[in-house]
Amino acid sequence: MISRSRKEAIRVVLADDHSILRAGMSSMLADNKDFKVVAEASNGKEAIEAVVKFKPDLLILDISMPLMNGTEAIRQAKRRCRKTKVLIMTMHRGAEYVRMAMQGGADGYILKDDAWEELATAIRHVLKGNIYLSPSISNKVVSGFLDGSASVIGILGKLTPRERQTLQLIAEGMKNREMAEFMSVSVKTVEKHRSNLMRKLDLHNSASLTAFAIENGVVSG
Amino acid sequence: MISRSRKEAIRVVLADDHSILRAGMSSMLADNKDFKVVAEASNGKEAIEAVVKFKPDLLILDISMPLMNGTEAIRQAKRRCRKTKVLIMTMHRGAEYVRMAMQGGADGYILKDDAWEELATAIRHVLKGNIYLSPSISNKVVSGFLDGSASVIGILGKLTPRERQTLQLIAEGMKNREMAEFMSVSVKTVEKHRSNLMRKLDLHNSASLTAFAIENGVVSG
DNA sequence: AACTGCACCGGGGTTAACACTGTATCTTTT
DNA sequence: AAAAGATACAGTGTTAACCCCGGTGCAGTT
Repeated sequence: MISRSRKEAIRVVLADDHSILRAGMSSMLADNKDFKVVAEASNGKEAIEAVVKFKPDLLILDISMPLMNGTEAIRQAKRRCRKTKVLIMTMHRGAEYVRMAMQGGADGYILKDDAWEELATAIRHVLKGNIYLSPSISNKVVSGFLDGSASVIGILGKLTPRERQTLQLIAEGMKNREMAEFMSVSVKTVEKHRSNLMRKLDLHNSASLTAFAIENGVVSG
Repeated sequence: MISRSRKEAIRVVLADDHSILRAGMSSMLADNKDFKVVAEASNGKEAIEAVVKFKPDLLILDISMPLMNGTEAIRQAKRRCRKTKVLIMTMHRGAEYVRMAMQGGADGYILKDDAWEELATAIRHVLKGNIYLSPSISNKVVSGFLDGSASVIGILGKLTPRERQTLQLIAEGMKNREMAEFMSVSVKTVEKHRSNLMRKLDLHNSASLTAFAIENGVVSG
């Protein structure tokens, strides 16, 4: 199915919060000797840790995950290991998702309801260094990248990485102390991020922040 | 993994709009000789057609699919082939989804981020004729079915009118004092409602309450 | 080199949220 | 009539959220 010249198997990290999907994909990839799944991850944080540890050839990543959303995970992965290709595999076909992913540095973007062969095609392309977008994604979306390159990243782009992370964790129900521990900073710093978030978004309590996060796809909802 | 006494393989229809997930699950189920995937479906309509045609022992079904919603698909499947057990496998953990599925006649309900073993356990239970709900689903939700059996309005039905109102106002970003003024009661009373809400829903901050409210349609989102 | 902007971190103090206990009235259920 | 639950309110105390302030380090400007 995927013919390659090199002898070594393609080392893959598989990141998706749906455990059953990971199990299935691992099973299928294992059938093909070209691949070796070196690690699985159920959230963005685990995914980054796996990338740092294993320096894989390919990271297959969903963008809606807890603890660290995909957009941030793409950025981190690309920064920590330049050679790792990032292929987004998600249910979201919306323009916003595609744009955020590609701007984050993804090498490919396919949909979970694409056929298995589509995944194979995408993998082939991104490993060769090309950018690949699933044909299932409307042409409107694709052309949007070409000309509208300098377009607005949305209000989320106004936030710093730390602020986006804080927003996500708040929406997932974490308290400041829990976030502080998770992010390895003091509670005071978390409070600062929270405060900046509220000022930038003109929202003034965590309930509103949570609603905003869900509406804007920072958390899966 | 799944030991059975009967000789014939368990005939399965797999319905999910994510093609890649189907491919993976088929691969895994194929590794186990107890199973035979007789048909796949990418929406509710196809799923029903497959059930009618193959009369399978088991239908594994996602409830969020295009063309026909899951609730209707469950009803149809149960009506067209009584012996077919219906196992819901979905990403939605919201109480409303679980309730609709079970009221539609589903035999089991698990989450996609459950482990593969959870799927195996669920299959074993439903084939024996039992109802199975994933432990990942909050106990609050589960108990809602057991005692509220006859007129289960879902977990929201467990809340009093005042509590539902309070929940909505919280999710809309109101503070206790604002709610008190709006509802023409004291702040203390609002705090009481809030406290009762958190106890009943097993949530302990307004961010979580807001996420719950949006998930369960208390606010438009 | 000095300046500017920004992300990130943190302290002190105020306000609000949250937990627990108790009281009282009213309605519904049994 | 008794039991149970919804609603309303109060006191006390702890914890977390929120607001205003300053400091560090790093980038790009001038």
